[in-house]
Amino acid sequence: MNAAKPSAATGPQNDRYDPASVEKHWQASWRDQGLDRTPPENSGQTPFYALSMFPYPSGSLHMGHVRNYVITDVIARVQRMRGCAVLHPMGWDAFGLPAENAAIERNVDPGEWTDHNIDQMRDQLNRLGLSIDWQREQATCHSDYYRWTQWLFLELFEGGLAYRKNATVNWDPVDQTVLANEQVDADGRSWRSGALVEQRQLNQWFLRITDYAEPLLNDLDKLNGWPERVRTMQANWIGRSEGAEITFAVNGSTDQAITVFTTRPDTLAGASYVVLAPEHELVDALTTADQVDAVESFRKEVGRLSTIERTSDDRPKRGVPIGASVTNPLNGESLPVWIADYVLAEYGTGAVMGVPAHDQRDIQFATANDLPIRQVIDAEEATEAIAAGKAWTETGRLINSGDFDGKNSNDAKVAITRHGEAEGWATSKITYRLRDWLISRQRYWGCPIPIVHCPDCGAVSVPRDQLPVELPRGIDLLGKGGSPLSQQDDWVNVPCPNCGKPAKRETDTMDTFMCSSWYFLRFADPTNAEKPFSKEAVNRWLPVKQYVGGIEHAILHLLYSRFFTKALKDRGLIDVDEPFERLLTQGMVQGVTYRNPSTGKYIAPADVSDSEDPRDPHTGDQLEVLFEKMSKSKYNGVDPAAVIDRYGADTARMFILFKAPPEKDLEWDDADVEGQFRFLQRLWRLVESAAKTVDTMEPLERPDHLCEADSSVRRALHLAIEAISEDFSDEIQLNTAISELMKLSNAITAAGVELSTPVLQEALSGLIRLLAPFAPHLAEEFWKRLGGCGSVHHQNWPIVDQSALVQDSVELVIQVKGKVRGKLQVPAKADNNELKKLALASDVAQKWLDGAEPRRVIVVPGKLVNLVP
RNA sequence: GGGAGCGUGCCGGAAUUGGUAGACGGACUCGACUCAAAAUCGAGCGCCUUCGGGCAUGUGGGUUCAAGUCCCACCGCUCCCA
Repeated sequence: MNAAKPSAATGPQNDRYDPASVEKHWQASWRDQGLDRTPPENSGQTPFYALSMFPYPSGSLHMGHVRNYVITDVIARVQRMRGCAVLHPMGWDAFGLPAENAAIERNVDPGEWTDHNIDQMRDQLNRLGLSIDWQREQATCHSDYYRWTQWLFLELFEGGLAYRKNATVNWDPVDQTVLANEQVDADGRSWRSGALVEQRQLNQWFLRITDYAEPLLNDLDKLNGWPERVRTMQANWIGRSEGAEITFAVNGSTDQAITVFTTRPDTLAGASYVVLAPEHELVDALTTADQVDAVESFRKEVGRLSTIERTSDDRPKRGVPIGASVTNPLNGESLPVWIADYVLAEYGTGAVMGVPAHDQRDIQFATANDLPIRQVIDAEEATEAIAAGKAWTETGRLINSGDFDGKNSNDAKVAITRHGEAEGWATSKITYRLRDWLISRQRYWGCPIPIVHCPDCGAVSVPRDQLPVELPRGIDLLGKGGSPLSQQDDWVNVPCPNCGKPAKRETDTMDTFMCSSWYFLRFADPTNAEKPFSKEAVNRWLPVKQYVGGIEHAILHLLYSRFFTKALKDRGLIDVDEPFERLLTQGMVQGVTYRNPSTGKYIAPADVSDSEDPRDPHTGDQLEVLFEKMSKSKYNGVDPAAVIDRYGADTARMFILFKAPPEKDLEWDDADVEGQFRFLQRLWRLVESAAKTVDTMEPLERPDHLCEADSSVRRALHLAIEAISEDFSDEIQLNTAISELMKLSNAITAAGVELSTPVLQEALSGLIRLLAPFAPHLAEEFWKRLGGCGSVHHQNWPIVDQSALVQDSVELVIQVKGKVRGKLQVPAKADNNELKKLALASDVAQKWLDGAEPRRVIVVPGKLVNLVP
């Protein structure tokens, strides 16, 4: 290794730990050495791709970011020391509304605003000592990135996976744009603005993610390195359901029919009506003259409701008959046709059969509208339940179903579907809850959709060599009245790439989740000027070995990225079919909040005079003390920069890793930060005093015979190596890894002056290398002070010496009837028989057995003996 | 309503295939050093106790020589889907 040999940050005479000077010194030195570059392809090392979910460049780093990037950084650093070629990049999810809103409110250029924020956040990130290869940095709002987002859009478009259609879509009235289904939460609110989403009919671009419903669902089984929780959430979201489509002929018509989807074809004989979504295309054709007014006014009413309101369980189900009737193909009965709010055009076929006895919504609807309820599935308690207004939705034995009576539900599902298939009125069918992904946004600060609309040729791709379609800069943004791009005449009006006639550019921009659905591929080949990435580069690095980010993307980003990966594989662009091998979803960082339970108001900690007995300074009420996600409105944010200023990045890193396991929520506590700082100071003093005798990090020859202090410290060292290595192999447990570092440091300190120099040297060399991924600056400083050559971050991860773990004697636990009654030092090599003898001869055994022979003796080798009288 | 997860000292959290419950840290108490404080160092720190021990991992059962860990029922909390 030919690295420069910088000297330690401070002289040996300086005995105070000053994180600021240590960290500044080493960050500059590492930058000069290019320490964090990704190794070249011919390095011969195993590739390891460590990735954090890239941030939106808001301009200020918060604790959640710190936690995310520190976790990934520690993993990256350990893998480097283990000899892997590590790719650890960073970028910016840089399109989005905050920039546009800043532009509207303060009349700044969104691009400049964003670039300024990126610079600011990059500086803040660098203060954390993250080993990021900045040469691969990407920002999705820069045209050398988004030209490839456009390129990939065209791939999808030309592959039939992007299309435009008129549909009922979610409209966010605050952000003035449409949203995808995934971006509306369970309460019908926008994921971003929190506004109640409205329904609008608009012509919009969609991606055919539903084509991939099956592989997206099935391949979840392959993702063993993902939390079960995330896999379940995705499976629920995809929502596969197996059933049948059943066609009901319209009475009095020879060619009209209504097709419904049902998961319960076994209940077909129990249908007492058929419901269409109010928006269903057959409604106009089938409504009889006397019902037209009622149908129209009902439709208007429903139009004002959100999907959530329409389908919510605790609302009365409403509807009107449209006058038509259909025939139940199973038993020939005539059934009325209704429209109802609880049936949605977008789901299934937009029509359902109403089987009140066996569907909870149907029974509510039937009761409200006086429709017949007929039980066709029998089971114990079914009849009573139905009589009480509760549908029987479990399986059972069929009744009132003609030839199918007596069959159980599962057999009847198959039998009735087969029968219907033979007669031409049923098809077995699988449907999904997943909808196509709506990617149009009526906003300016996003990636332009590279399409030109020509009156003759329709939607035409912008030719690849004309990419990027650049966002026009320096335009006036008003934030109201449609897409800003549509008002830029000189930008909008272009000749058709196909026929040359006057045409217009698409003025919607893409959902920012498009930009983030492939950034992990670009990092593998960040400067490719010919295409988004080469297959070879992607094959080398992907899938991402360890992905780290927040649980809030369990569906959104993680599902979209999986879809992109699969679609690009099918287009022959890459060979991987899953982007992220292992996923760690880190918990929130919470701060302490003081809330007045009677007013519900939050009180700033600065206004609470006594934290032991917190009181509202205005009312004197006793305050609730809670830990909640850090936010301005709750006055509980902690600024990472302030923590680094005061304690240094190493303390911040160690604290955040030690305080809670990575996937759990973390309660920020200043006293604990202080405690972590004290630990690093103790290490400083330990190294300081060791530096008097240790002047090299090259191994020294150990004496043949080690004193007791020596062997106990060697044992502590190798136990720590074993435990910390273990913490990185299966489940990642960084909090316990740090507690092992503390134990090791305690053991070395306790042994003190009795330690021989070779063992002290070995222990410190090991300790510093184990510390390096967690507190990289301090470890480097220690390494240098104790005479280490090169960077500690280029050293090998320590290896366990099994012989150091061997002990002459071990403590044997003696149990009587499963209860611990005493302990005994025994030779480590004693076999089971000897252990039994030693235990029986012990004072403890004498006392508790009272001289009697135990009925049974259980020996756990090297651990315990249980005597059962 | 369905599914997933969780429940351990004052607090954050540890505990291999079932094998010493409470590692490590914080808070707290006492002591040393100091005129004093901070820092540092040392000791203590689940509950009860007649000092033998007894009871303790949400509650109640069960399996086992042995249960925080496995099984059953229940209670509470969190998340996702309806």
